[in-house]
Amino acid sequence: MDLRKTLLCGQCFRWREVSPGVFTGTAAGRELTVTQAEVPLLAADPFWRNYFDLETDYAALAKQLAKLHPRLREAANYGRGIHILRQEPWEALCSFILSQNNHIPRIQGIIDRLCEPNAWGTQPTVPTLGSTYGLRQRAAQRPFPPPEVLAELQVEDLAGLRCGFRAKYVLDAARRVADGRLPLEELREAPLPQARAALMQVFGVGPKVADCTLLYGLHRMDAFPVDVWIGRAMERWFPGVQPTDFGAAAGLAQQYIFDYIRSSDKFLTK
DNA sequence: CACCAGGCTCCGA
DNA sequence: TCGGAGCATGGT
Repeated sequence: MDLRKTLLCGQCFRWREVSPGVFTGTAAGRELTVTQAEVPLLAADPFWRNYFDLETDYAALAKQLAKLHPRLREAANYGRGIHILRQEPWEALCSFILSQNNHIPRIQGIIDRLCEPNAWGTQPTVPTLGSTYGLRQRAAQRPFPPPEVLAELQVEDLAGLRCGFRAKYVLDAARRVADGRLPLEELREAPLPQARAALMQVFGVGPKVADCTLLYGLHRMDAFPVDVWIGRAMERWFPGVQPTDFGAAAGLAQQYIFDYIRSSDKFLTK
């Protein structure tokens, strides 16, 4: 696993490179500071081993994708080392709602403000962490606010976020998750089309945000967000390749392709 | 000053 | 079903 690529490729918004090679971030109420050299320590810790998806054979998935098209092989090579994190579903949904028509630095800023201590009465969720396996971790000082907390707020309360028109979307999502109309955990098992449709019930959630939530929040590796923003250009850039060809590696393909496109002088211009 | 950002809703063909 | 404007905000 390549720590920098994995944490900064745009699949999550709460990790920073605080100094060269040193990454600090938060997941599920835990805060961690880690370097590439310390990745083996992550494998010893049950929580982080799961979060970084260290038990999945990404090389095998990449090899499978590489066979589909030369350009995809190039993209997979470029993205080698990226793991799809197992983020919390609610945080992922909320994050990708905030990501729409927005760019990464500003998304990070909005999410920072959303998680500010005591902004909505949020508190560290893991008071003690027990064994740390030599890892520099502690309870998160700025945990992600749970849906139950946000569900009680009004759009005016979110004015400080400066997230614009997205505020009403976040609140609708929070209320639906909090009152059970949107049972996120159940979407792990649901057939992909149903899971997508369930997410798109939320005001402000379209196909792209829905698929990103499925992939990054529920680790549905069969979800394929790239289908949305490449759309019909699939045939143009990856002739002969159908979205169904990606199979269980669809999500990974999306991440590879996105990163590759972003790096390669935007060869997929509209 | 335009133009755009890991889109979506709404509206009018 | 499809296309295009508008959307809040901030960076370039």
